[in-house]
Amino acid sequence: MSKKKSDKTTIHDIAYELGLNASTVSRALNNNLAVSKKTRELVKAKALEMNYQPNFIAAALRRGRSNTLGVIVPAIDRAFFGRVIRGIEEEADEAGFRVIVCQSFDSSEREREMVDTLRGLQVDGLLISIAKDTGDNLKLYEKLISSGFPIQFFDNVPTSLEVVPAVIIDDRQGGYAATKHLIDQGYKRIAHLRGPQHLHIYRNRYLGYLDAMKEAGLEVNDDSVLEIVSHFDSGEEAFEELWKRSPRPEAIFSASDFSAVSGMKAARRRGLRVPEDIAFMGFSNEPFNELVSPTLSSVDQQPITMGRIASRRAIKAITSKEDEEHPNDQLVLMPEIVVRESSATK
Amino acid sequence: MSKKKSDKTTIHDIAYELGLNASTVSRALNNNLAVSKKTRELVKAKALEMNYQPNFIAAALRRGRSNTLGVIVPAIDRAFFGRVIRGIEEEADEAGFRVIVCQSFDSSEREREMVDTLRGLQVDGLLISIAKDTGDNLKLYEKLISSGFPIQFFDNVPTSLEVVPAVIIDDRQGGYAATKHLIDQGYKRIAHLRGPQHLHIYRNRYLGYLDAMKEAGLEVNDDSVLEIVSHFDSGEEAFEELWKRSPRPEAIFSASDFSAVSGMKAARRRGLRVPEDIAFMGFSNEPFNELVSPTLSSVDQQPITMGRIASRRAIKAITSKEDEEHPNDQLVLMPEIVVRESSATK
DNA sequence: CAAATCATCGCAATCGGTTTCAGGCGGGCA
DNA sequence: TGCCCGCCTGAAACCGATTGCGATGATTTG
Repeated sequence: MSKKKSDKTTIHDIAYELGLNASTVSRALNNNLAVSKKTRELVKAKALEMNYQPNFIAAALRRGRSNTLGVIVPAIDRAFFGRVIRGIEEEADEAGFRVIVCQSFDSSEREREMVDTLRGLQVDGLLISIAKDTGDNLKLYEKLISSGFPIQFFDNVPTSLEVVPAVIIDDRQGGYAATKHLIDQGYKRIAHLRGPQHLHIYRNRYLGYLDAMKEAGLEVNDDSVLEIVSHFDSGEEAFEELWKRSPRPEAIFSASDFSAVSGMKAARRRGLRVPEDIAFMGFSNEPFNELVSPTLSSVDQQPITMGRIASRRAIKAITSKEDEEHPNDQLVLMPEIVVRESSATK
Repeated sequence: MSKKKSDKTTIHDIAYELGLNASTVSRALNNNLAVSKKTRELVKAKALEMNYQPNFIAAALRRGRSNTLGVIVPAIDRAFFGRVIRGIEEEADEAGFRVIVCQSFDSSEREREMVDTLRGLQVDGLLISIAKDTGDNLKLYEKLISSGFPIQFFDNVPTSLEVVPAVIIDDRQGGYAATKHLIDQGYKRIAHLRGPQHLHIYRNRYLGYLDAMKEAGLEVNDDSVLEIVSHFDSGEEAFEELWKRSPRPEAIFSASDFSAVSGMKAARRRGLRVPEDIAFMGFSNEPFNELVSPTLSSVDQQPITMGRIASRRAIKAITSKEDEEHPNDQLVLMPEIVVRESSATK
């Protein structure tokens, strides 16, 4: 019979069934005290019976609030972002917010499209870790920020702009702590595999390395540092290159876990023992660090905390709106080193 | 001056500026041939000038189509799902569909909430890999399917139901191929670390193992098989347990890469050489398989292909609607083994 | 007993586009 | 000249929920 347009039931349908008006139904479902308790329960029961599903986008359209957060990350299959997103969702959940996640695939072009898409979807706020090549199309973000749109950057944030609301970790401190740890373990000739220096996260890790070396009065010369480009194989090549130099390093601090692991592989292929002959320290605390052997020491970036905080700040900006300007402050998290077999001498 | 309510510009605003009607503007922006070329260009220019951003949800509300796909996975920080999602997005992009991703965290309760949320957001279709403990609340899905709502399951799909539209891989074939590979390499005493048998994916991998062993006339007894529960450490314990038995295995096929890796670790701690003394084969082809040493052979589940196909099928179901029933067919992908150091004798 | 106060609920506008229907206008053709 | 037709645009309904305002009847107050 009614197999035809079973379609969705709306508040009008249930209003009709009950001889009420849609507005009353709406109020009842929202627990509005202006409608009698009896009616409220009646409506709710009927809604359940008719398998009513509220149409969020209709409500969002009317209210101008969707209770939704948009998130843009370079790629969700990177462990770090996966965990950040988990943090974001946890916090959003508690506040009754939904989360939509998009990937920029590290393309600023696509990143812009995603911003438009999400805004078109009427998200109430945006959480973004910008693409690696996003360097110039920041006008978009300037506009958004100055228009008062709630936006929070995290991890990789625009630096060429004035201060933007963001939560980041102190990469320099991370680089410092990692190097300091190696020094404390007794290593003196410590090499650094650094990432592309136009990305401030890698630059800061490098600076932290320099800080620690200088503080300990250890020498750093051109032979101590090597720049790597891609993630995977380059660690092996980098190790071979470093090994050719003299004096040979006793420890290697890599700005990436990936190259640290492949570096270790190259070292072991040469019959070296880790950490007795050479120690390794990575950065990011990837999950696989516990799977490789020896397990790899690293610097944890507190992704879940980062997500939670960014989320909380965005939600606060949304719900408090209209107050005086929200300060474009940056929150800086402190990374924590995680010591494992690859660098533990005792 | 106008710093007050800069708010969003709507088609009404741009219609007003041009002395036109909103309906004309709408048509122009949609490239409707019914409006003259001149007007179309005029409108588009003005829209650009006024920085117009279409309100997708308003359009979706009116059309009943949001051009959006909802995806629910247990956790996006699992490499496999990350890649599936990538496939889904690629395909959706090409068809002009958006994708929003939610996580069930392997809770069927939360999974249900996500379904409601996404439907409230008016997604046009749903792609789901069900939570591990989703076993009984399938009524929801039965309803959805029979109501004609486009839905596609992938990877972990409900089995207690009749046939549901899904794209899965042939785990049994995967288990078979993996075991066959070890046999072809010359190993005879092959043990299997199997996963929880109430999950059909693990059950099928086990059956595939049996198939290959039987086909080759190799013996399988209670000592050949061990069941593991959690991912990480259990591989080491499992290996030790297997090693106590006699005869000792020459090769181990694990239903999970995680336990394979930790199993290898335990083997090497005992001074065994891999694959000379004992070979290892995992399942899922996790990215870290290339990072560990020796690199781990595994079975690739074709996540990107799976995502693309599921996406394409969902979109097809959406756009073709109204036709005769869409068959609830299952598409079965063939896994591919990836041979690496841990099992390559030659 | 009349006036005022509540408690409940309906009416209608609204959010921003989309779409149906109708109509104005100019040109072609008989 | 008259009629038909096609091109282009406007008016208005509509999608589903929210909400300000007003109406109703009941209850309380003076």
